Amino acid sequence: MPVQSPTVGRRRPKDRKDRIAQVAAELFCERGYHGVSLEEIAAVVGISAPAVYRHYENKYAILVAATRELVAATLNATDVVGFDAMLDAFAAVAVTHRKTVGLYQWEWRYLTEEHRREFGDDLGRLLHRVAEPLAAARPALSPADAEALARAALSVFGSLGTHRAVIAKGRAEQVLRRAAAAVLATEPPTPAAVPAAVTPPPVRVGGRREILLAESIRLFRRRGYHAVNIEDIGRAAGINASSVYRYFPGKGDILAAAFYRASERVTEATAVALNGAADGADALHRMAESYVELTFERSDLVSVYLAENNNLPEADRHELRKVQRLHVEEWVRLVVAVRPGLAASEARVLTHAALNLVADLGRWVRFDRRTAMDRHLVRLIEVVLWS
Amino acid sequence: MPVQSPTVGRRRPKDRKDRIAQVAAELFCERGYHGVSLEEIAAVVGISAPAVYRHYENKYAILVAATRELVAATLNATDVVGFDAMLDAFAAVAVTHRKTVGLYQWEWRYLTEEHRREFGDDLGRLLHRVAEPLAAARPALSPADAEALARAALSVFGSLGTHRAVIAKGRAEQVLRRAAAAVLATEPPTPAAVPAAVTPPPVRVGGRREILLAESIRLFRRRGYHAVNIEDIGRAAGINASSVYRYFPGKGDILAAAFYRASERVTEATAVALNGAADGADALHRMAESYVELTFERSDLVSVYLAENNNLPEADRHELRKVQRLHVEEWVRLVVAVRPGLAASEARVLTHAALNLVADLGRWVRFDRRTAMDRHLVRLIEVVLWS
DNA sequence: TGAATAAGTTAACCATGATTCGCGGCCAGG
DNA sequence: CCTGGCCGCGAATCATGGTTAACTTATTCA
Repeated sequence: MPVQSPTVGRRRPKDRKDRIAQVAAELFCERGYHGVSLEEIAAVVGISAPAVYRHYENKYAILVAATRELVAATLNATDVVGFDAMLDAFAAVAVTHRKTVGLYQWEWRYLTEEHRREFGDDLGRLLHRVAEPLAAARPALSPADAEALARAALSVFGSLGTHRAVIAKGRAEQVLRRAAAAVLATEPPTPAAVPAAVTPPPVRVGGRREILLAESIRLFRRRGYHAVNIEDIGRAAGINASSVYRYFPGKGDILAAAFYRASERVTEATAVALNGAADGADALHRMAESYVELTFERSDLVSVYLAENNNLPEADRHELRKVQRLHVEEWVRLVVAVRPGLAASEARVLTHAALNLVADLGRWVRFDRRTAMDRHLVRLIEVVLWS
Repeated sequence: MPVQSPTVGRRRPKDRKDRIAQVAAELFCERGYHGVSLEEIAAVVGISAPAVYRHYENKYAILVAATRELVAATLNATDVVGFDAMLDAFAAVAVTHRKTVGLYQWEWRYLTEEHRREFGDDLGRLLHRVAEPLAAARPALSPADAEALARAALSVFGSLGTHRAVIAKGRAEQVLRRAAAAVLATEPPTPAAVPAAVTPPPVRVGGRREILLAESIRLFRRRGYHAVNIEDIGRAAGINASSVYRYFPGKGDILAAAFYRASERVTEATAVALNGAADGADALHRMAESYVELTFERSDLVSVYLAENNNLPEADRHELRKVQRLHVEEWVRLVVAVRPGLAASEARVLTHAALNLVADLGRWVRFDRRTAMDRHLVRLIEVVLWS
């Protein structure tokens, strides 16, 4: 276990700085940048909060360092010869850094424009590491397509950080490896001839409460729950901050309302999809279709649903997590039914990979290419689940 | 008493914002910007510290507002017709705003470059209000000379904020009024033909401790005691912050050491001056000469001595204040001896005015005009004390 | 009169600054 | 030779302060 270092018993170890970043990275992934206090980080490390300032200029600097460290570790570990070896390395990194890989997923939102650019560049480098040999191996792929597939593959690897489903490390490595390979073997998205009549930005105006909820969801998605305050929400809805409390008992309840809304939509979509399914494979296909559609139709809502699981008020957390888990288990049930040889734990990892992939690529794709991506994502889901 | 407002008994009065600035101004003058916490200001006002943020963006904004308010009040009160009436108005402002007039003296150091410029402009406006009619009344004066005399007059008015000598308001007003008038009637500084061989910056290098003390004094003078931290001091002396404690038990003790040093110099100069004096008037003259010389020779030291009286550790404060008071009393003794009709309280106010004048103009004058100002200041001291 | 706003409060949290502690290097004296 | 104190430093702590955010209460206004 190279990650943990024996700080107990020794006074003032030399790796304090790295250790702080390590601890912070894990905590940030667990509860989000704003959900972790400096004092907590320090406590885990075994020092007082102000002592952290001997090593980092401020809290933000820790986030930057942690992000850099993860990126460097990934870049370093995957700097190997051979395409297969590289994919192995990616899988291995995902597994060993499972607790911190979430930084790739959400926490970059809190980076400065400057650091976001830096991070984006490094991410692009990782992407090219996959896309380039892929393009070489499949000359039919356009560079953009190769990159899109590479992005999907990285999303598969990154998915391990988004959940805590129990699985042996070796197994996880193999499963992710296979899924990523399958993704990379998929046909690229075929651009739709017609730009398709996408539903214009829904200007749904309900009551004040509904407006508040909608605006909150949009803000939560863009900046993250903790970075949005009641004043922002009020302003977005055109009222004073204190008036928000006329409609919601507290900030947490707004998030909870969003989650209930999201879980309703998801279960509804699931039910509709399963209703007229001919067999297991058909059910999976319809599930994929409806899930992708939901993701595009209500992208803000789904993003928040996936990102802000922590931050939920304790009271609602359990129930909502249960619903989320049930949704995943619905997929798992279908997958194991269709692939009898597959262990449930593996199916679970694959499901998370598939769902994560939809979220990541859905966020990435430009709106005018939506319908093309739509069909592509359905295919990718199936490819992952059957891998 | 228009300044105080009856906040007691009423809930949520309308003048909260002004009241905060008012309270803050007084506290800032009493103990310095950094010596006053927001919580303290809030407590005096009768609210909690965070509530202050409903009225001001941050602590600094209060300083700016307080400064602006004082300047505006002064500009407003002295916007009258007639030179004599205007001087009366200045005296009245000094008396009524005695507790906050110290903002003019020291606290502008903590202003941003931008606000310092704004403050400087307003100060210049006040200056012109005196200088212009003065130049009209005394055509022999060059514009620069008129401005210098006006500055001296304002310094006289401002001196009331630098001490707490007890005196009836009406008396103080008269005394200041007369002193300022006397200053304005003085001959301007005659520029010395020879730039005079000023002593080059004294590169006195003693032990580490001596270097530390010297650098601390220089820093304290430039930025103020609270704005200088141990690290700055250490860096200026070329050692690590923690090493400072090898030479001084604490930060306060450095300031105390500076004060002991200053009081030694002052009493020494006083003793030398009084030693060979022929009579009272001669003694006063020699006192003035030696004090002015000291101010120029050790300008940093004297500035700190005058500015950082608060901030002294409780232990040394009393003794050092006593020495300072004794020094003033030495002047007062001489003045009343020479002018039997003058009350001691008035002599005290005049002495403070004279000393403050030296500090202000000494700080203002460019180095190349030093010798001219030298003689001029001696004359001004005498003019004030004899007014 | 009731909804909306202004102005408060409490409880964090990040950050700073003064101060302490222990270690290591250097140098004089036994 | 080695040894003890002086020095210097890095790393820690404690106390405190400014600031923010969620939530509440008083006041205003249509």
